[in-house]
Amino acid sequence: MNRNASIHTVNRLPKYLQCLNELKSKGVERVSSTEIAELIGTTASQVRQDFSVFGSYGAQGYGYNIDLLSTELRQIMGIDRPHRVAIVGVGGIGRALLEHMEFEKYGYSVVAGFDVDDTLIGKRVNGVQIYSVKDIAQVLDENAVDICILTVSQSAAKEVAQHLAQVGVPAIWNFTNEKLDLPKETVVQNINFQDSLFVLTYYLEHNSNAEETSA
Amino acid sequence: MNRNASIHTVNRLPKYLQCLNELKSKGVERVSSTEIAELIGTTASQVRQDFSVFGSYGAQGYGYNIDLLSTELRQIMGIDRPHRVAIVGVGGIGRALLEHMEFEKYGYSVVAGFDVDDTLIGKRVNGVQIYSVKDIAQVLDENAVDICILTVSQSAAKEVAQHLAQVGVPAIWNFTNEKLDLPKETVVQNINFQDSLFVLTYYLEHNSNAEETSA
DNA sequence: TAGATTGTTAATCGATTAACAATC
DNA sequence: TAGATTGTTAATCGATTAACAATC
Repeated sequence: MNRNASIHTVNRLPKYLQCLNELKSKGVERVSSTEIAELIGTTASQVRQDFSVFGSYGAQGYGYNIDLLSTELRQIMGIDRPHRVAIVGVGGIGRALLEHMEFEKYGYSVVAGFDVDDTLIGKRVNGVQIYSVKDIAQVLDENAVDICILTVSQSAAKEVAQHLAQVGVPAIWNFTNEKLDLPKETVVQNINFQDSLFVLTYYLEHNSNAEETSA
Repeated sequence: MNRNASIHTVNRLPKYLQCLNELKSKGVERVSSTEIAELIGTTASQVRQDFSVFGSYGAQGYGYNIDLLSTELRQIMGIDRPHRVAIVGVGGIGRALLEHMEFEKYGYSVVAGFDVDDTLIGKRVNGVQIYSVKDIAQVLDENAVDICILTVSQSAAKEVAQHLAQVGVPAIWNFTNEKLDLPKETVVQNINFQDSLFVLTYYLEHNSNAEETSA
């Protein structure tokens, strides 16, 4: 099991977890693949197929124990372990993410921020110490992180990302609309607002929906 | 042609356009499917297959004229026409989007903002007049929009979205991590930060990349 | 036990890739 | 003309759906 979950399966994992969380908060204890499928808008067959990539978490005639399954899913996604994060670019979007995302809730500690703005460097934003981007190598050397959130300007994106990869940052969460050319060992997840808006516009103009690709 | 482009094809359209824009800014005039493929990381076959859903824009032995093709793509996506946008929720993320996205550049006019915060209502944020969410129906009735950007709190998301659909908003760009249950005629594009972070974490922990699903 | 529901194998469907005739 | 490259048809590959034996 596990060897190679398709990207489609991986993209659905967070949906499964979220749906289990909701059920749990309603006090539900068990759930069937059919119920999960209805809640996230897929088929029972696909739900079972997805889970089966990683193992067997259900029981015939019963379904899935919600606590058990959500523990397993968290483990599969790796969000049961703590992660250290730095935010590179503390402008509007960077700051909004710091405010808005409940990083601590899911075990992500934001341990440093970087910016080019002298009026920010040395200060704290949302409790996060801000350093100069010039000091990235040094700060991250003393204080390794798993993930860098890339929220710099589009013009700086490629160069900064390259630098991050070079100093050994394993994963980059890219909010710039830029395609980053990084060594293949660097894990990248892109959130591209512009592409998303254009796709929305396409479906608006062709007025037929398609309910996106997550993100 | 056109009838039914797959969601995969539609998701690639913005990539094609962006790549053409870059070539154009370098003064390049023509391009082959092979070159496009290399630039966006796919195959020449797929590029031609994608275009062929909508028509024939190239010439044998020559390739594609960049100006012509990008005009066609803009038309296909509908971004050659002006669009009217409202932003619902002017907190951190909403405000960051207003600052950061070059809406006007692509023909999107942000004509109104809505919030629950009394200290914002009646003011302007980034040049956009802010109204009370209570006045959504009235304001949008006098001033129809094509797209609402949903950047309200997660707890308000479902209800506000329902209301927007009810007053006839054709498309919602959803930045809340909530799954919106909307009538199927409402076009939705989701940007789900949490899902994206979890998928990133998955690939980080399984250290093998997959270079996302756009978004 | 009877009913429900899993995990998995097989069938179908759709998307990507390969190949090539047409032709600029 | 010879070389390049399209648009499209056919072949392959992969993902989703259906079916069902196993069993709680």
